[in-house]
Amino acid sequence: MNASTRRDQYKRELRAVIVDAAREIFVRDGFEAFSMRKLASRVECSPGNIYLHFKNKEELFESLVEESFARLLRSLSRLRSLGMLGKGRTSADPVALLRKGLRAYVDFGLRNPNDYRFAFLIRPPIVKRGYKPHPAFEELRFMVDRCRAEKRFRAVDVETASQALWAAAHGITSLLIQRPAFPWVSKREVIAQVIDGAIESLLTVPASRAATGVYRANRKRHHA
Amino acid sequence: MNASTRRDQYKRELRAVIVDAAREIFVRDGFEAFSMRKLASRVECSPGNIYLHFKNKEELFESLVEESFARLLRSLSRLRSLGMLGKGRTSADPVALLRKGLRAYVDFGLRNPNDYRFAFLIRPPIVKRGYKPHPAFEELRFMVDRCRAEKRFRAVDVETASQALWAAAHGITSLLIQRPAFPWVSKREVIAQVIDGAIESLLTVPASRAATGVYRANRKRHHA
Amino acid sequence: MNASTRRDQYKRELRAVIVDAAREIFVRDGFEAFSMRKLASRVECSPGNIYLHFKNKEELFESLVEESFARLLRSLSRLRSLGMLGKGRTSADPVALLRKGLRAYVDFGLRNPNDYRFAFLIRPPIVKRGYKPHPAFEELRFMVDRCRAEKRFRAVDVETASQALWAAAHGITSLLIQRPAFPWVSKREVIAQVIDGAIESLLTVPASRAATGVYRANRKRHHA
Amino acid sequence: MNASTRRDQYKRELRAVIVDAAREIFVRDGFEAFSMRKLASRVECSPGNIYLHFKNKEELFESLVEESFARLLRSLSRLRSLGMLGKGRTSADPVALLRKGLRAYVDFGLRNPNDYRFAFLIRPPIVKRGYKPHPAFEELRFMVDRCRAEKRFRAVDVETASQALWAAAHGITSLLIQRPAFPWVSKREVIAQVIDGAIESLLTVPASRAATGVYRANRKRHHA
DNA sequence: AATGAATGAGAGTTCATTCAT
DNA sequence: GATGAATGAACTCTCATTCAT
Repeated sequence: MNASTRRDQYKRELRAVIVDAAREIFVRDGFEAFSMRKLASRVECSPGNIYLHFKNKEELFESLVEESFARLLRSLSRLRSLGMLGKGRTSADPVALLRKGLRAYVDFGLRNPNDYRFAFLIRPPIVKRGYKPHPAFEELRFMVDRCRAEKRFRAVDVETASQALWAAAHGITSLLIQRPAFPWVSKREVIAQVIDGAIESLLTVPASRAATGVYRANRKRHHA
Repeated sequence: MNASTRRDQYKRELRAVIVDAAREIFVRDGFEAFSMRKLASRVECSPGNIYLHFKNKEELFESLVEESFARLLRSLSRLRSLGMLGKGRTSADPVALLRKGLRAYVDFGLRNPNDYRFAFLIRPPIVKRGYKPHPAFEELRFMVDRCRAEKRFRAVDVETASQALWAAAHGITSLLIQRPAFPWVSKREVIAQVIDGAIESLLTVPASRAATGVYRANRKRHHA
Repeated sequence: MNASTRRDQYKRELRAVIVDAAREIFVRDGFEAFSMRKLASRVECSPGNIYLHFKNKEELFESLVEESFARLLRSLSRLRSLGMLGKGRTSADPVALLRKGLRAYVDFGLRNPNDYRFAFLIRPPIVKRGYKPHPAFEELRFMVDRCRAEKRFRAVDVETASQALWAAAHGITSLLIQRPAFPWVSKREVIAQVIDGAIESLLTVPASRAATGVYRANRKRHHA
Repeated sequence: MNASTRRDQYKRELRAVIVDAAREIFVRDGFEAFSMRKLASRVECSPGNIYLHFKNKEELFESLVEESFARLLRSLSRLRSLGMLGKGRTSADPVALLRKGLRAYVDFGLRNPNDYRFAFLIRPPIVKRGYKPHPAFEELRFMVDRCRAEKRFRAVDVETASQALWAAAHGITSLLIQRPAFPWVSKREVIAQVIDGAIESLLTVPASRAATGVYRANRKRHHA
């Protein structure tokens, strides 16, 4: 029993090592250069060994995608709990929280571009029946719903608003990741404009007329 | 003369066949899994034959990208000329024109998803020095600038605004293309929300308080 | 342990088979016309299998070159140790030893034409910085130096003399190997003439006037 | 008739252009990189056109070999006529003439390394029955014979001596061409040593005791 | 459980050569 | 006579995967 447990533990560890190495290879060599052989030699195990943990390359890849999604979710969940526990006034403000959430989303992408690539950019997901939004999206919808519930948002369809917000956030995130050579004015500026713009049109009282958040404040400083 | 012309004609035709097949395979399999051999056997010619038309895989791909960009540009240019000639009041309104432009952008992507894929999704562009925004982007900036010049936009940095608008439009376009299985509320609704939202925050007089354009009207009709 | 040993043994054997076949093909077809596929099909294994033993064609070739050089060196080293241990009067005579050395060089080439081809004929070596003479050449220089030290050679530059002697020996060796159809008078005669001639001009007391060594004696016997 | 002659002339010219280009490609890109296609595009004609002048690559190559041999012969023949016409005392001396001949041989190789490569190094000649020495070799034998006839050489077998002299000359020529990175003391020195050494042992009166030629004089200057 | 040899397929690319035009 | 499109075979090399050990 004990022995078997220990073995299981080892196996789990090895799996983690493999996954990490796979990710690294993707990062270093680019997705095209990834190969099971390179992976094996990086982990210093036999090619066959990989196949004891993953049925094939496909499955390994999907596992990386899932992990990346999980990390995104974890990153956003921290925000939510923050908001729910009401630590500090700002966080308690549902709009501010939403803004923070979207900002966290973009930041996650910029700080973990490879996770974001795995999750959204590398390969279109295999279309399957009964496709449900990812929990991370539900996170977002939840925030939007609170804004609406607290009358901070106009009478807007929560689902539509959530999807639009996600689209905007995804747009700037993916472009910043995939087109780093584009002459971006200022990443911060553009991100702020995208997020604030998307939120503003949903507000009962337009935020652009009042001072709202860090971003807008910054922007004012720069361009007023 | 005649013979050579016929031969040239044939060559051009073959090239077109190759290009079409290549497009399909690239979209279906992605850049890596695309192979010159697959292409050849699809076109029912020898692998070497392809190389009489394109130096190599890279060049073939880039040629497709350029072609797709050119189509996007052509599609948007039609809009611009419309606006400049001032045909009708609606088009003369720079904000309405901008809205139309962004809508045209998204529509182009949805109607020509493969072109959009080549232009933006299949492979991140090779980073090169002296990277300049594509003329299609300048089209957008031009429209934004007109809004600002005619005091329809707040004193906002034109470049920042343009980049943010592009990001929003790209976000919804790419998601709709790449995640068709996502339970979108309504493509039209979401597109409208994304575009109008992005524009609204830039306006001198917030559009959300007034009836503005076709989009919003539509939205009202659906969800009011 | 046993199993692994057996596997290793098998691998070594396969490598040897590959090496042998490669040698034959390189000699027969030349470097360019040699192909990994030909080699694989000759050895009756998959092309990929070759790559488990050698990184690529270049490395395989270089490995053969080195092996051939090593054999040449081993062959000549035997001579040297003979001379140094002073077994018998003849060997102690530095000029006789040198003659023997050059003869051994030529003989090696004629007896192992493939080795000689790999070492010198199939492909000019890749030019690299810090190129140093091969130990086999230093063997030769050492012998020449002894002749000079024991005043058997005129006050001649040892390096120049060594290089000239090598050139002469290489000349006859390579011609005999590569032009077997040439109407050679007598291989032995020509070899003797080349070597003795090259040595003689370096001697303090010209050998051609006195009876000198085995070679000349041999020659006399044949043609007097 | 006239027209046909003109056409023939043109054809001959084109052939020459092809041959020259082929040689150049070999020089520039190395033998391995030579290809009929590159040749055609260099000459700015169609691939098929080459085949109107040469049956195939093989034949083209052989033609280059022959041309190189012809050039070598022409180069040496100049020497011979010089000697026979007895222009000046030095040339009339058969030994001096032979020395000059061998030197000319080596010089030709060093000045036209590609010709020498084609003639002797690139590919061993196809062995055929009734192989006869090349006229260039007969040139050499003729010179040696004169030395013997005029009692300047000991009673030596002319054929053997000629072959040995050729071997020595070829040895230094080929090594200097193919191993340019070898730390040669001084090309001139080594060449002189090889040639003079090979000749000296054949002389009735040993040359090493007397001042003989330019080479030896040079050598003395350097190393006395 | 783990190895690593082995395979068969396939990649991109280039080639000598042919042949309808 | 000359073109250039076309082919089919060849190249080096890498891959995902399997399987006897």
